[in-house]
Amino acid sequence: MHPERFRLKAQIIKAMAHPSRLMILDALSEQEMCVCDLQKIVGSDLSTVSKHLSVMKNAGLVQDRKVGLQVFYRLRVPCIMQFFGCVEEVIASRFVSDHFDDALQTCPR
Amino acid sequence: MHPERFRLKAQIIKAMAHPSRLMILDALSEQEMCVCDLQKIVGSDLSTVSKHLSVMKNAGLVQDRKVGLQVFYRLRVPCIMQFFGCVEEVIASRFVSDHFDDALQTCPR
DNA sequence: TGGCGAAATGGTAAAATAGCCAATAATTGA
DNA sequence: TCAATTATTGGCTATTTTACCATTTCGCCA
Repeated sequence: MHPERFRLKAQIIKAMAHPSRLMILDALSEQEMCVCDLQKIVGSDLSTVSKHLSVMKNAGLVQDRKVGLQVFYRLRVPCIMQFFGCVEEVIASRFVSDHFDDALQTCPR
Repeated sequence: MHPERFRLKAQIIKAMAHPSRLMILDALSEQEMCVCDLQKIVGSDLSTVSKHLSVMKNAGLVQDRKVGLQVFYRLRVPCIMQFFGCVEEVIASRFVSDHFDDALQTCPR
């Protein structure tokens, strides 16, 4: 695969790799929301939330729509939510068997 | 959802959010590989590759196994590879219709 | 048309990340 | 047991990211 492709993919993944941004994506998976709604959920400064949204929009994760004074954001590609299930699987597997092989060798009860 | 949960998920996602690390995951999806193999693929210093692997191991993405002098790494949770398909979808959708609504309004040819 | 509210942008300081080199471990084999 | 090989760790610097505050922009309506 072309190196530039990896750079592109990393950019998109990086755009989700932040607790607040995951919180935002999670909220948007339920319904479209304005920046002010999202600010209440995330709890940081409005400008901070706006910048998070800008990064995600730039990456192609979300889409916006202006209505009067407000800007409403929504998810652009639904499949990213399925992915989070896989992330849960990673978390689960960490608890189940950290260093499984090692454990078998040193603790074979 | 609990804030700590978002932090955990972000840690895992962040562990993939780098071109070299994606390159590594891609290679490991084919087969188990030692650090020296991965270094040839990635092209940076061996210590750099080792640190990338350490981050991903810590996140639960990969698992290692020592054989003599070499350490072999492999994927721990296969589902992350499916996700990359979704990332491709994001990339594709960016080319198809960036700011689709705006485009309709300002450039209706 | 002046002021108000929502959002974006600029500026900046603090924190996190990345990458290289050097040094250290660990293991093999001569 | 010493030298060679593979990997990890420490130290350091440069870069990137984050978050806040202040400022600006944009649209609404009194």
